[in-house]
Amino acid sequence: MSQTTATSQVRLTLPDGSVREYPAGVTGREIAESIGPGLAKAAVAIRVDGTVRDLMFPIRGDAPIAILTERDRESLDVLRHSAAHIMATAVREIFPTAGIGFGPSIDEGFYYDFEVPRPFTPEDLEQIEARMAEVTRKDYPFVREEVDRDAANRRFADDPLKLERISELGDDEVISTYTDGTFTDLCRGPHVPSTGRLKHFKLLNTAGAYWRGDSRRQMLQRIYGTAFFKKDELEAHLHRLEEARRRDHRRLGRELDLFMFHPFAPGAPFWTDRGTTLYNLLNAFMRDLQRSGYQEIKTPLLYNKGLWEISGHWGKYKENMFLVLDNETGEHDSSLKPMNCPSHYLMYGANKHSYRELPIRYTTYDVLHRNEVSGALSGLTRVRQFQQDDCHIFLMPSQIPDEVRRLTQFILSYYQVFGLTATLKFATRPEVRIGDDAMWDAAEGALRSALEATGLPYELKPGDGAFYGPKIDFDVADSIGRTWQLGTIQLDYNAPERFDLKYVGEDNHDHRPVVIHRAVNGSFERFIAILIEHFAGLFPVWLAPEQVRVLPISDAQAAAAHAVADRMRAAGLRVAVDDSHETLNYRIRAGEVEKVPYMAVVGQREAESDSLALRVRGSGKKQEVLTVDAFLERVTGEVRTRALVP
RNA sequence: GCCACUGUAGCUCAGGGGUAGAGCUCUCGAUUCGUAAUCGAGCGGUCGUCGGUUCAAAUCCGACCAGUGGCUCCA
Repeated sequence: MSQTTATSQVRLTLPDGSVREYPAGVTGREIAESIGPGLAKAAVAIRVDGTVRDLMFPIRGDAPIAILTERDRESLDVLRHSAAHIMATAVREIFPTAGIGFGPSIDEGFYYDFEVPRPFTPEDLEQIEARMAEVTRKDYPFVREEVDRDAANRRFADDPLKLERISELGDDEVISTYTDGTFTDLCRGPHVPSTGRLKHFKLLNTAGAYWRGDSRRQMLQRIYGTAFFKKDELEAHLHRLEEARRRDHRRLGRELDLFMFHPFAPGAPFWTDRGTTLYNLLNAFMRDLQRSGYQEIKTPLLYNKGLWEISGHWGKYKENMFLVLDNETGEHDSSLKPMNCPSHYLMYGANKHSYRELPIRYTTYDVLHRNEVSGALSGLTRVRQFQQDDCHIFLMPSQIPDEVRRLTQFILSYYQVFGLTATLKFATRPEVRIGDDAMWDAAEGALRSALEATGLPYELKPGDGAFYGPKIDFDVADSIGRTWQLGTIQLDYNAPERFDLKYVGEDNHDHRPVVIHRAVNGSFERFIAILIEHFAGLFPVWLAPEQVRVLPISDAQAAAAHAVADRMRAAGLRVAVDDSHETLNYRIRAGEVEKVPYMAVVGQREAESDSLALRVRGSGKKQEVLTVDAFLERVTGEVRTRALVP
């Protein structure tokens, strides 16, 4: 901020382009009040020259400004950061010796890390939440002070975490503190004007968290919470959390009898008949899409370490590999493969290739093993054994734009089949990288032009690429708005060097191909988890392990029901007959609970007219009677087109 | 891996220093039913594993195993 005298004026440009003059040092609150009492009341913070500040911040130079109200997303971050402070205020009142770590706002709320002698209990959380409500009732102002280093050190003398943070601040950085009521924190801000602005909040859970995220440092106790300006927004958020719990694939996987886990094989799913059906359907679909232009190959699961030394895994990835003892050497000098790429390079390298053959696309569904640390395992989303829909493409640099365009369209159209929408992330050269700038210019240029050819918006992530090349990541949003990173297209200039891969060019000389790593599902395991939660277990008929359940009304129609089921099977449908000695209501309920898409009820009337009474999953009493042939035509059509029904 | 929490019948869960409970599932019997749970009976558990304390442990303590939440979105 430029040096100004108290009497000088600042020229501030409002969002509508108008310019207003104020005395230097004017605050956001004063500006809002000068514009109107309504705005003064609604104001949460102010954006000055692109930076969000609180309403007490003195403005000492000309700048574009915008008063932020509850309608601005930045305001929510400010509110949540303040909520974190209010939580710390409550914690300090209840546990006066608690050390104070970091307390930022995050995408869906906020957290604060505390150093306390014992972890927080659920009862503590209730007490803290109640105390927070008191703090908001008292409506303490958030008071900002700027202090020098010595004053800061004195002020936080009893809090080693804060002292460590102060010591890291550069000499040119302003050290500020914020006080609300009984609590003062080292903080950059900004904050809402007073604690009373926080009205709708909820503490959610506690967890251990390393100080500075470093597993060698002490474990702090983190409390997560969330906050909103409006009550209905908080309720909607809590409802979404509940909905996510309801859809949890671990729960649905058991209820729908798809897979299980056993302590003897942690992180490795057991697939039931139904789960295997689903798995195989997805695999068959992917095979179908890759029928032409791809070469499906299978490579060994177990390799001598020599391969991993060439690939670099032995140095950088050994901790994640399952090593295998060689009985002859007595050494753990081989490993189950954690990735397919090196074995694909061996296959490529085993033959001489002409430029006329390129691109060569190897695809593999082999089983991979990665020794994830025990604490990282979670249902199907983080496992130790899985299969990818892996593909490695060997091509000439000149072929990159076409190939990337093809792949991008392929991946997007694949997600569309499931009703998933993707956003693209373009990750460019990281600081630590191999290859010269010309190579990176070419690679990034090729990727970018391919991206723009799709006409889709994409997000730029500078510096987020792999060390061996830039990449496109596909973030997919499911039906309740959560995003998952699924597909990836990565250019790799390093592997061909390490494995000395070549092709013979038009000039009859050897050249280096480029490798593209491509995955669409990521892993089948994780993709199935996402599909289960996306569909809440209500799979479209083409994916449902059991597509139709035939219910005879009484024993008298059992034979007719089996005959109908046989015709359905002959038409390629997956069918079961429930002729158990239970009431029809009981069997209907069972079918609904098990989320079978179609139930075909066969009574006397239907048996005599070669028809069935169709009950569509989820539509209750609205049934329709149609002939068996009409049913087969309709449902086989839905399966063939992979329709998202019922 | 680290921290916290959890582990009781196939599932969901109650109980809690003195010989283990419910509902559903399952089995059997009766019922033969027109769109979300028919009635009755029965089977089913070394209370995650191992060790310790105690006259006595599912219950208290410890270790281990597994699961769950989390482990920088930087004052």
